[in-house]
Amino acid sequence: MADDVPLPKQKATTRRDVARHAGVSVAVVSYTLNGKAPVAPATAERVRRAIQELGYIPNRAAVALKSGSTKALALVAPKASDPVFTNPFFAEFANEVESAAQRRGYALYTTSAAQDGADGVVERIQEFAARQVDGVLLLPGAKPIQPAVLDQLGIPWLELNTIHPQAGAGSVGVDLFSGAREATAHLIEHGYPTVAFVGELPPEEPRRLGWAQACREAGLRTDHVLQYPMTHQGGYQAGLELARQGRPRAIFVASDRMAVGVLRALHENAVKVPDEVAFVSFDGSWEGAYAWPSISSIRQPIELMAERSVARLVAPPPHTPVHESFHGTLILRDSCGPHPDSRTDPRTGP
Amino acid sequence: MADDVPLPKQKATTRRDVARHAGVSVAVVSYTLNGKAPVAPATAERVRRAIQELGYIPNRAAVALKSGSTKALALVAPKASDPVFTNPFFAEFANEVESAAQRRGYALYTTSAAQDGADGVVERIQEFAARQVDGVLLLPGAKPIQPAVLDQLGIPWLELNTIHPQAGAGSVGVDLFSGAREATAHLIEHGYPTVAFVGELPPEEPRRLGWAQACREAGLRTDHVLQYPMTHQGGYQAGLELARQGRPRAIFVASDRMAVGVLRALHENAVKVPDEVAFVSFDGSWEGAYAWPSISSIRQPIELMAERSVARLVAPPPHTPVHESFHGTLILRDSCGPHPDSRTDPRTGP
DNA sequence: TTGAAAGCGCTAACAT
DNA sequence: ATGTTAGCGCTTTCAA
Repeated sequence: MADDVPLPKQKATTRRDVARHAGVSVAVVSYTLNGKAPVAPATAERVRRAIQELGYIPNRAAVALKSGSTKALALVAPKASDPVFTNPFFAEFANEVESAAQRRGYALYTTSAAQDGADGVVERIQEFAARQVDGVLLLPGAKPIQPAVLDQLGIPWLELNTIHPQAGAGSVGVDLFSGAREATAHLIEHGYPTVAFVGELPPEEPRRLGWAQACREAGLRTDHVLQYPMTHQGGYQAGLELARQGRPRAIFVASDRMAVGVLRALHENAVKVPDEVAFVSFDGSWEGAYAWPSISSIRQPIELMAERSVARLVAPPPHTPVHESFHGTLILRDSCGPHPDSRTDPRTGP
Repeated sequence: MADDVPLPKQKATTRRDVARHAGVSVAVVSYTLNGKAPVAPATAERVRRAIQELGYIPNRAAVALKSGSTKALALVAPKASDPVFTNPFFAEFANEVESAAQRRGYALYTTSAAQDGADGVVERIQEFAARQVDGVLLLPGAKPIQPAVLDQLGIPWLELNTIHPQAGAGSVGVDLFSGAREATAHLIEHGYPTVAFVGELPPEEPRRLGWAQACREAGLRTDHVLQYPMTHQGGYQAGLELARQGRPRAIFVASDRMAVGVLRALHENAVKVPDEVAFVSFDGSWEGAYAWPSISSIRQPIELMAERSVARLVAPPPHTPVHESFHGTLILRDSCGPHPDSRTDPRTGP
């Protein structure tokens, strides 16, 4: 491995050592390091040299104890059947959150929490409260969060990628309604006479509302809903059903994850996409970019949302428990059918 | 948001408060909490009630300062062009590492580090050293790690998913040679007369060696190597080349990431898989399970490796800088061609 | 411009 | 079985 510090049992160098080495008091070392008080240039130089020579690294646990802040954030994701960080969309999110945090000098803990039972979200957050993190970011799981119980922990928190903004809960999310509506409207523009909805979402969920709205505006029926879990496997099941029966000409799929499963099932049953079934899905992760055919999707502005979440969390209190909504953009690829406009793939896509 | 602790400026309850509330000394509170000394049942009960009533959460920064250990680990990934946690294989790894850590009461920081320059690996590890983490897990980037400079930081570290075990560096990884050899041998069993290699890997890299070995054993040529970056895009380029010219009947692709890109390019050029080009790749992430056709691959025992890495890191010193190798298993799916044996997908697969 | 010292919340040796 | 207390490494007030 890689331990065996030169001398076994050797203690780490502390501020005292540096002070002694530089012939100053510990206060001066602090001053030079933090610039909270003027230090004579010559002195500062001596201190810096001492730090260099001794390989001194400040102990942030001590700073945390003194200041009450660790300059750390925690990202808590639900432990789903489909492991969440294994979902490219969430992985991207985590990635961007970490970057945003790092830019501000914050470190990021990541963890997954059971939906209920012993290792639940609250227990996990409590753990991070104990660790004196400065804020917690929550990826929503199956059951909605109780703002009151989280507030009790006395630590700022924010819900990421929220589906249902609640009173008392600060959150950041994409505008699901508009996104779904735009996706569906686009399908309708293609001239498809029916657009079904795929996803295990209740009627009042914004994506369903947006889909229904677009259908209604065009005079299409809004009763064709395929309810399956929001996973690869769920999408696969939906695709199987689609392959069997009087199928809609087009579908709006509530997530890229599902869409990939749908595609798979359709392929297995030799149903042509987009020739027999066309679709647009939601999220715009790279998962859809390399699928065959590539999947048109509403791209969530992940970087923006991550940036904003972190900014809110590290801002000085008071924080206001508002919901911030971001606009998703339609990325045209192949699954929705041939389109006169040019196709775009923002990242690297073929 | 979710701050506004009841009274503004209200300080968190400390061990003193609990002690006062329960009518005991702070030591007794510690004893009840940590069980390092006997406590009368009745007293313990009073203390526990006080903790309950006050909603007391121990301050781990203080514990860390006192004990020198934060019970935290850090996972450092290279900041690649292809964002690393966006790679399902690494995402799964991170996920399992976090689980293993959590099981032991350790928290996990995750971060990405630039390959060089200001925000490099060493700087990042230094940051975590300052944070008093108990160990660091490194996902290898382009440039090999210098064990000496990491050791200087005085913090245990381990390289995950290593390609080149080095002297002085503790590491954990899959047996790339055997895996590649098995994959290639399987292709050869299918009767394919040529098996090319796809991946930007030098001749002495174990996967290339394994592939070459299998070819040699069967009397096949070993000079057909397509060197492209180990990304989706790289795979796509390789696939384009494959589609153009005198193509091999089969290929071994060095990672699932690339394989997905290869598949895409082949589709675009109407090259049939596995009928015209068959392949097996490496990693066995879910990425290949829902591809069309699904991708046969050498599955890395991610959970096992994660578990082992964490176990090593949290074990009491001295640590030995050895390399531990784990065996990958061939997952038969569709990309290698019709096979008499049953096909398996360990997770959920269609 | 610099130094002395209190104290952040906790653990553990020592005393009772 | 319980209490007292020193001290972990740092910041910061106050005094020099």
